[in-house]
Amino acid sequence: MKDSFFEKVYQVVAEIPFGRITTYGAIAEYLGSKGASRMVGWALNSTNKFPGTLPAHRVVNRKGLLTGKRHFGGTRVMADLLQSEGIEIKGDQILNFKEKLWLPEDIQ
DNA sequence: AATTTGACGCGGT
DNA sequence: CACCGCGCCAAAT
Repeated sequence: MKDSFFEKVYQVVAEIPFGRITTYGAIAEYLGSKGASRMVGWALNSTNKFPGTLPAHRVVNRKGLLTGKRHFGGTRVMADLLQSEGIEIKGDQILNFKEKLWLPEDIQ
């Protein structure tokens, strides 16, 4: 374990329950660096190098918008995955976002 | 060692 | 609705 920011992000993302989602900001805050949500997104960028390792599609921005879908090789992949998990999506917006939201502090 | 970058957040114009 | 600037901070170059 490197305990690096990335590692922590990986851990948190890996704990996101099926059918739930969380936000960059929530993760950043949980990691003790509130406001450093950019780091989270960046960390997830590295995540792309480990396909299938993390459910990065369950991480969206604070509005529930799939802002990172473009990093999934296609613009519909992310939404598709989420919908497969029972999450309704309209455009880039997750419906019932608030209800599906999961926070690191609620970790299993 | 310094600068750039980034899948964000938020208020302002 | 579009665009802008600021804050935030670690990793990559």
